[in-house]
Amino acid sequence: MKVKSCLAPDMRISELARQTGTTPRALRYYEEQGLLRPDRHASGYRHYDEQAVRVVGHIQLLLSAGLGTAAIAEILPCIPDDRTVLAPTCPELLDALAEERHRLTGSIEKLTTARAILDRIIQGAPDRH
DNA sequence: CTTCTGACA
DNA sequence: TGTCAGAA
Repeated sequence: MKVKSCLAPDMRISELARQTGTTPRALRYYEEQGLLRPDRHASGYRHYDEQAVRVVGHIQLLLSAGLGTAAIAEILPCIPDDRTVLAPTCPELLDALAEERHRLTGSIEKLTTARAILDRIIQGAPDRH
């Protein structure tokens, strides 16, 4: 039995943008990247359902974690759109996250090295008495 | 009034 | 990503 019948079925792009703290521009962009597939009405307007709010939330979370739209497009289908929290539900998702984590580890190492170099230069600056 | 697409002094 | 144009 469905206990999901809420009152907020379909909304237009500006509404979804408001509810997700983004802009219509970004939502159209997500769609271009294959992250969203809203249905169209005769008017040509995009229509989103409540689930879209969570999906967009997942997209934003993944984006802020550093994943690219391409990666997100691949793993998004692994996530049941009715999930409130994002958890690894399939091997593909886990792999993508592990990969991104690995990339971050590499970036952190480079940044740490860069900072160490700057520290040495700063320390070695002239007239330091 | 709102959204759509395409484009970028 | 913002923003503007021209159309619906």
